This record gives sequence, structure tokens and C-alpha cells, in this order.
Amino acid sequence: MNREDLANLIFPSITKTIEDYEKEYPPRNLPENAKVTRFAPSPTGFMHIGHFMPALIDYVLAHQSKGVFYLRNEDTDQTREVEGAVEYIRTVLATYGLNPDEYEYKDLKETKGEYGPYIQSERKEIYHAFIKHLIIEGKAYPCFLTQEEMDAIREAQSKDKRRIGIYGRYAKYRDLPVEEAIKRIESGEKFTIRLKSTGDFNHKFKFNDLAFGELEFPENDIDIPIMKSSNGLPTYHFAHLVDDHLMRTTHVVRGQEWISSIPVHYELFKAFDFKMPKYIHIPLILKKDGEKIRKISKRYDPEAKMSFYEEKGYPTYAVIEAIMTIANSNYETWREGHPDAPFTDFEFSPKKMSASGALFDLDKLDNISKNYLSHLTKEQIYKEVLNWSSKYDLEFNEILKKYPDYSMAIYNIEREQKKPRKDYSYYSEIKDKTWYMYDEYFYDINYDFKEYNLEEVKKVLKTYLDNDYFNESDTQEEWFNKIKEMTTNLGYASEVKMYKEDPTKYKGSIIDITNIMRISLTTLDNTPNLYNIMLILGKDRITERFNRILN
RNA sequence: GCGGUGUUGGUGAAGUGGUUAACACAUCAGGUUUUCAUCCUGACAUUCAUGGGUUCGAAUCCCAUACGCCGUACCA
Repeated sequence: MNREDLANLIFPSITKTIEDYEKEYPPRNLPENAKVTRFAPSPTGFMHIGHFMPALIDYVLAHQSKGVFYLRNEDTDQTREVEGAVEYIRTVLATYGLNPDEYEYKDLKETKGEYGPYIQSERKEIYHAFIKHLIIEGKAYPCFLTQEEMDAIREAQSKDKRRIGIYGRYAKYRDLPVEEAIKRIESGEKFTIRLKSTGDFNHKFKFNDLAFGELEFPENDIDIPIMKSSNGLPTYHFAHLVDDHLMRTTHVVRGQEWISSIPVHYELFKAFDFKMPKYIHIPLILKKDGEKIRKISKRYDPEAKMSFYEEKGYPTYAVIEAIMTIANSNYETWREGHPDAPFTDFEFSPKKMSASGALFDLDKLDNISKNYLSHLTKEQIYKEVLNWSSKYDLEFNEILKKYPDYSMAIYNIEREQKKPRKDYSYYSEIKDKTWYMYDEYFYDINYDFKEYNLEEVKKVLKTYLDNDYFNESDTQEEWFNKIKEMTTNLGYASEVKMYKEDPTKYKGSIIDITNIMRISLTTLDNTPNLYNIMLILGKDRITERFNRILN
């Protein structure tokens, strides 16, 4: 009996060879230097910013080289799989405009691309063919170590301060005679398939990472599992090898946490004599937690999840900008020179990527977002808030639908000018800053007139109404002159300067008068320009709101 | 423990032997304005983790140390 018998025993139905698959998935016919990238998430039901960043880079790289960006579903760990996860990933990608060129959406019964299946659990026989090949070649073997035995090994190694893993003398079954292995398998013993490593831990090799530059590692000498006994699916490492080779991936973009797996991947590719793709390991996104710095976590940091940005209502543009800024240090400078260019025009350079992890700065995001929103038209803002509120604030959504023009007028305050106001950073903030403009929200009001006593407040409001000062056709100057007139009549200084020169001569200044009016109309002492507010509110509302206080 | 990798202000960072150590965010101060936001002006690392060296000259080159982070699963 030989290794071929062993291989046939383990994979009786596998008839295709790796050469068959080579032919089935030939090199892609793409322009020179076109990059083939992939986004390969596990379907765990959420999207972490640490996954989104590589996806964004994948997309940029593929698109600016006229290559291919494909989506691969890495569902080899079915215990972690969550229903609807792929659908969710598709939605997030679509939201940010990162639609893959090749994919497989089971729920939609939609597939695109010639290099599928794009779902790992559907590629089982491909992996098996590759594993079978390895077994025949004597480069992989069945291992009968039980979980308990492995735990014991680990414990002993850790106690003796040795490297942990199944290697050297710990790899008990690597030289098991074929006959023996066959006997055990035939008797129904469980086994995993391990790589028969040929590496020497004391021998180092150099590896070039596009982001980190030259790295040095000891060779892998661990007989890593390549096929799980639990479900016959390959481990990540093996699936990476097979899929990225067959799908003709040219560039693998992934988080820095994978850097330590390079020796394993290096050996795996060597075992088949396949060319390795280029690797771009990207920095981790970190989080400052008090004094400590750690990897951002979905559990403790809401901003780790992409849903956070969606719920809060950050424009996708701003999120992409913020992440690009972290990803490539010269992005901001580029953006200054190309304010209207799509981000895909930016020539992404892995070399310009910082090697150390970056703290994600929400203040910076706010700033980017604020600037972006300030340059939208009132129609655009309205449309976006409408869209956002339709998902996250139905009540507000109803009000917006009821008063489109009115709402747009609010958003337009000091907007159509060279340097527009910057009021909002995200859509959920808009309601917080405009609620008082809507009668629907303007009830059960508690006014806080600060240092102004109610009698004085009433006097001001009454004077304004009695003189019928408000006229909707007044220019801002006319409107203001009337207020000045009232100010003087009531014994206040109509110019702040005058008041400052000699405060004893006046009851206060025009600031006090406008503030009293402002609080009366909005309950707030800081709002956009009062003239604009009043113009939008209109005479009836002004009268009604003033009278509310007078009575 | 072992392996890897990193360390320039509160944050993202530029910088590769000679710079006042860019730029942006944040913060603070002053000014403009009817408040706010905007806007304008200014401040904000004598110092590049620490200690040694090399050099006329170092954040930049070399060595050591410290610390951070990642990995070390039949998870990806």
C-alpha cells in the first residue's frame, strides 16, 4: 500500500487533479499591471472598521489599475456563521459604493465572475483535490492527535517555556507508516490533515511586504492543520493558498494581525510551487482606553462597527475620506489639490502607509464631515436627512416630508456663500440643531431667560409686537434698524461699542435685546442669524411665540 | 515563554545627515459679528521612547535598553 491508496481512502470521490483546476481557472486576461484584489470576510454578521479599511484599499487598488475586485465568502467556520451576514456585507459595500466585480449572492441567486464558486463551503472538492495531491506527494498526512493530547502537549510546552505547536517530535503521526494510517482511518478514527513541514525554525528567510518593506522570519516548522476533522473544510491558511491562487489574486490586503502567518503561507505556496501574491499588511486601528492603547474592539467601542456611522448619519463620503487619510498619509494633501475628484483617482501607495497602528480620531471625522456637509446644496442636505431619518427617526421623517421647502430654507441659512456655515457633522445632529423651528416640537417649553427678568422680557416682546416691527419683506438692514430703534427707545445701547464705553448709561446693549427675542423664539441663546430664523418662522409664528410668553 | 513588528506634540502625520521639525484635526487666546457657527490673527514638540556611539553636524546611520502592539486554535 502506498500514499496514493491513503489519499484515495480519504478522498474516494475526488478525481480531478490540481492540473485540471489549473486549466479550469487560467490566468486572467487583464491589462498589464492590473491588480486582482479580494474582500474575504467571514460571515459573522457585522462589519468592523478593521475589515472595511482593507476592503476600501482593495477597491481602490483594483479600480485604478483596471483590475478586478471580488468578494469571497470565507465560511469555513460554520459555528460562527450568522444568517444574513453576506447580505449585510453586500449592503455595507453598496452603501459606500464599493461594489465587487465578482461575487456570489445566494439569497439573490446571483453570481458574477468566472473564478467561482466564491463561497468557500462550496469549494470543498477543490480543496480536497489539492490536499489529496499533497498527501500523494508525501507533503501532508493524517494526524490522529486528540484534542486532549494536543492540550497536554501545549501545556507541557508552555511549562517548559518551549514554542507551542505540533512540530518536530511533537508531530507524533507525521511518520506513521501508510498501512497504519489506513488501518486507523478504516476503523473510523477521527483525524485532521496536517502539512508535513520541511521548514527549519533556525533558518530565516526574507519576505517583502508592500507596506512594511523587507521583513525577516524564521521558517515555519509547525505541521499546521490544513483540513479540519470537524467538517472536512480547510483552515484559513489552506483556503487562502488555494483560493487566491486559483482566483488569480495578485494583491492580498489584510490586517497586520496576519503578518505572523507569513511563514506558514510562504511554505504552503512553496509546497505547490505557486507564485505568491503580493501582500499589503495594513496597520491596525487602535483605540485609546484611558492610558492604555489597544486594538479597537466591536465589543467596547461603538465606532468599531460600520453600523455606528450609518446610525449616526455620517455621510459615506466623510467616512471614506477619514479612512483614506489614515491609510495613506499624503491623501489629505492630494485632496486639497483635487477637491472634487473621486477618491479612486488618488494613487494609493502601500509604501506610504504607516507601519504603526493608528488611533481613529472621531474629531477628525467630524471635521471632514462638517466641511463636506457645508458644501452641499439645501436640496442635497434635505434629501440626505430624509433618507437617514426614514431609517432612524420616523417621527422626524414625517415632519420633514410635511415641510420640504420650510426645511430646506432652514438648511439654507448662510449656506449659499463662499464660506458657508458649518453646523452639522452628521445627519442625526440636524434635528438637535433645528427642532425649534418646527411647531410639532415646540410645545411644553421651559424658557430660561438667564439674567433677564421676565418683566423686562415681556416689555421687549410687547414693544416689538405693538410697533408691528416685523415685516417679511424687510431686508436684513431694515429689520435690524427697527430693532436698533426699539433698543434705543427702551434705554439700551444700539451699538455694542457704545455700551462698552460707558455701561452705566444704559440698561444693556442690543445684544440683550436680540438675545431676549432669540430665547423667546427658540429657547436657545445661540442659533443661526436671528433675521434668517425670523424670516423662516414667519410673522404668525413669531407673534404666536411672543404671545405665549406675554400671556 | 517564543516569534514578529513598531515608537516624531492630545490625534493623524511630513521628514531618509545641515529645515525656525511641514500640514491637518483638537485645544487655548485675541479680533469680526445681534448670539452661535463661519471667518481672520496668534499660541501650541528647543525636541523626535531612553542611553551610548559614528560625524564638523543626527529625528534621520550604528549598538544596547525600555515600552507598546500583533501572533502563538480543527477562528478567520
